[in-house]
Amino acid sequence: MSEENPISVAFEKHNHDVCLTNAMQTAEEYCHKQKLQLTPARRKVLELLLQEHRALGAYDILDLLREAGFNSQPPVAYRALDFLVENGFVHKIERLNAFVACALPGTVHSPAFMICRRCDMVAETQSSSSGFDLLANSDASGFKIEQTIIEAKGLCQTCAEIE
Amino acid sequence: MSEENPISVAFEKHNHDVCLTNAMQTAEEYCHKQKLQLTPARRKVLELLLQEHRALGAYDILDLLREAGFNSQPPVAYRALDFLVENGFVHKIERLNAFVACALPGTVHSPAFMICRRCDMVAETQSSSSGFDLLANSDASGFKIEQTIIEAKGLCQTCAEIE
DNA sequence: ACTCCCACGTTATAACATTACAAAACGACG
DNA sequence: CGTCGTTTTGTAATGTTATAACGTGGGAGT
Repeated sequence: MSEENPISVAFEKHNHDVCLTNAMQTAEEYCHKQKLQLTPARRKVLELLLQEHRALGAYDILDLLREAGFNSQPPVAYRALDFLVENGFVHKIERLNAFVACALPGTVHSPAFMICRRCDMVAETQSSSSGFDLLANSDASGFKIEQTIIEAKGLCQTCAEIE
Repeated sequence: MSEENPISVAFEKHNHDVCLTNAMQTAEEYCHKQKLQLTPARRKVLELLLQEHRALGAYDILDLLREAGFNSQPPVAYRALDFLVENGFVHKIERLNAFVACALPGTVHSPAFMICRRCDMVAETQSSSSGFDLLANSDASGFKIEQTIIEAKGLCQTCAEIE
């Protein structure tokens, strides 16, 4: 998205290496079970995203892939991202046209995101009952919901203190 | 968004002329009160969007403006859309990178959308309690929500019957 | 070995959006 | 009525995000 590196602290402190290792392992296992191929490019993209709690644009990822010696055409990044999104390892943040690693990989869930407008940090939470509200509405008009995205824009605590 | 014209029926039947006239009048009055200028281009874009219950891409709108004798550079459409979105007459559907006329202009509200993936129809509802759920979450982590978008993708009744 | 499927390589282009700067229109107020 | 500041528009150029299309190669099953 941008060249400058915004403040990159997670909303809540945690051991990032563990976080990354766990997520990668979950992905490995899931792919193995489902006979999906976690190819080098796909793996690398997931790693890159796991290293941040920020959303990265496809072209940011593409740059990072290039630095890592991968091929550099847009479809390379988009194909990997499509795979990761389809299989629930990564979510797309529509507001930002950017991508973020899933905080709860391997589980069926309906995520909601809080996006800091200042530092681009993205926190994932469960939307829980939010979905049900909409579902109720949908029944009335006969609309069949297949997927819901919920994205809240605002200021994370750190940035709120700075402003 | 596309050249071909998808099925264009609203989720619920209603008198579209009345719907359009009312909305335009509301916009007029609101702008007058707020000393905002509802200039020809802005007015035309709002009219175009009100004629559909579908989301239109900025370049679709641009084409329609051109047909109506307006100037044709992208900023013309984007400026009008920015104005209309800022003042709550139009919402942006992030999933589609497209715009739809507000169903409840002039009222402060936090909308949720149901988007038919087959015909691109967009129905606006109130998100009501959905927002509060997120708000609760947000308090815990200190995140201050400023705006929330909720977009559900699925099939409208008409399209569900066809498939 | 054949073939089918999946992933990848590569070129090109489509679709969406903004920057930048100049000119014109509008309104407030002396 | 001027003229100053603000808002809106004209216009060219460019930036950013995403996909189409078509060909190549590699592994699994028969």
